[in-house]
Amino acid sequence: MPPASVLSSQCPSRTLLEHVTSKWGVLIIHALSQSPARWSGLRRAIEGVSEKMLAQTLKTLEADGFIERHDHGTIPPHVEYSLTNAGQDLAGHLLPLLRWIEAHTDAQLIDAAPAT
Amino acid sequence: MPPASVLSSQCPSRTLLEHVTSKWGVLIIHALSQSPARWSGLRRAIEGVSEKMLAQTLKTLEADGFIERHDHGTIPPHVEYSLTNAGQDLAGHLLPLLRWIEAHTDAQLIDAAPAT
DNA sequence: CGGTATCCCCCTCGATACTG
DNA sequence: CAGTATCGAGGGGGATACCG
Repeated sequence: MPPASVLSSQCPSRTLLEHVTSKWGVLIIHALSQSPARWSGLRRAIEGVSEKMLAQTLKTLEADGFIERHDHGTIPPHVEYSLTNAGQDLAGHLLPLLRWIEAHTDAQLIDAAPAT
Repeated sequence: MPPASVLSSQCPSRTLLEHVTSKWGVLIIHALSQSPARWSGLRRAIEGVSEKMLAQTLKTLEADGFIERHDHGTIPPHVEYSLTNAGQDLAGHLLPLLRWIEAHTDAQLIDAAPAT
């Protein structure tokens, strides 16, 4: 078996990559990297996400083994989401990228308006 | 001005993040991180990309300042794409993520079929 | 070789309404 | 609170044809 390569269209790693780098997937992992959170907390933290996409993306990432869903089974419902070990490992690589992009954005804006 | 945050829907960093983590954007940066490449080389290296999406994504990343287009102006045409300094900086954060995903994929497959 | 231009499908995604 | 169901618009993306 050849090693996984995202450049191969048939490689399973490509699918995983698309899940992880999906529009909301990145942000969910980012949000959960700080601490576990509940459904409503995630909706608030991730500005602009719809219920549909939040549910869909959470399920995908759970199936991929990056996220754990813990249902307390109480009424009213209390469900908590957290990163698995694999998810935390992943976040360790994803967060530096996010921080770089944010820092790069700030740098660009400052360059555009140098003197205040 | 507050610092950039990808969790804010209006923040410019969110747009940049979506360009960088777009389906083909990731792979283009990955391909160019090894060495500059020509159009046809990129098409071959990035399995499954259509001409339309290659052109579109290259333009977006060029506008974002991550990619440089160098046209030799000869006949037959010879156009080379390469990473800018910002692009290389970005790749420095993106590549570890890709390598981790590939390695994680391999590990999963081995777990699924332990003894050979 | 290195692209544009056009057509068109389909799938993602957001909005809304509803439920245990 | 934590979702599911449904619908409809938009654009991502493939195929094909053409150009300097």
